Amino acid sequence: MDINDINIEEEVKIVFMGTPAFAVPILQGLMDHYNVRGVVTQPDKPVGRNGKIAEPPVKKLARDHTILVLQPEKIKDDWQSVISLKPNLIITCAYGQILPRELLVYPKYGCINVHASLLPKLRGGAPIHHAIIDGHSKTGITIMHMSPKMDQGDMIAQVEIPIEETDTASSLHDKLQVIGRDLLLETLPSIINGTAPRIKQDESEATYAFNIKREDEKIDFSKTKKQIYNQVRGLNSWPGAYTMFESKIMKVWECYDTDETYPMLFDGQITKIYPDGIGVKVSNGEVVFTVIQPEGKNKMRAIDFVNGYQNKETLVGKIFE
RNA sequence: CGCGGAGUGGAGCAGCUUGGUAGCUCGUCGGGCUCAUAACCCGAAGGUCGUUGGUUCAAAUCCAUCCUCCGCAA
Repeated sequence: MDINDINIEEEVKIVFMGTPAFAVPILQGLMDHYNVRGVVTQPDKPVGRNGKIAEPPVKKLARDHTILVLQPEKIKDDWQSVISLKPNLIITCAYGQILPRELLVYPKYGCINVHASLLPKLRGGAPIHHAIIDGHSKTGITIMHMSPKMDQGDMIAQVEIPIEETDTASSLHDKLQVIGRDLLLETLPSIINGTAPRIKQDESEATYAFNIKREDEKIDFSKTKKQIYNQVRGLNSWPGAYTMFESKIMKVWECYDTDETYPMLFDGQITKIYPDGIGVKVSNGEVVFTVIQPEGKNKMRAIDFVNGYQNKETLVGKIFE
């Protein structure tokens, strides 16, 4: 037995703070190996059409394992309830609220955050979406100490992965949540025994990935075909890119770009009907929508939409806007 | 009671206002033409029109009910 195996540290008592599906495997990993004393997540919120109240994915997992769940409306005002659990380590992952200083300084082993980007790039709430939308070729996971400002704390560990040409926000999300879990579990021992590094972020390199706004979802056909392709896959499978067709919302779930050019057409104008989709003129060429979703309808292949369209021969020349 | 759209053969839709033997564009299967094809021609299979009631001589169509799906808003 190695001397390092002798546990001279006090028992690690973790409070986990996280909310969406991304945080679920990370909480699961922690529960598998550590004593998680409590989980803090966002309050249940009305979701869906009938104002149904939905609980965050993290809450469901915690409940299934009968772990105490706290859902303060504002952690800024209600941090005492977290302190009362006497955590000596707080782990956050996509919690959704900024932690007050009182919490940051409380745990003996610190407040550690799992962030889905290569900090200092893409600080903020939507790093996965923006990694693709902004056309990055790589992204990753950063384990870091928390600071009072969003995603600015010292870094402890980082793992980089390439963004494939076919990756979507969804596929990247799934890859990163597993990597995030593994990297956290790998890194925790060094955090607990005090050997973890603290690497300052280079502020001059910082970029931001703010939450997706409605306007970020609308396709601007004066952009390039690559930008539009990245936007479509970067918003798939949530919340989706959209355009307007005949005064109704048309979501675009999948598309590809071609080498065709149509200098005589307007941006957003339908160029031709392909066997697998609808060609649309953009600033520097053409993209072909292959999977779309008209307002009020289910997701469908673009070609099915064409087949169901009355007077389909009139489609070419119509405009998305 | 947040606003709205929709459920019709395997897919996407029309028909419903003005009830009366179910249609379109595809797909599938068979046959033909062709060097060939995602092209073209001929033919076939496949639907108790979301549920349950009601009105009627007669309901996909009118009324009521319930279920499901989806867009917006939060």
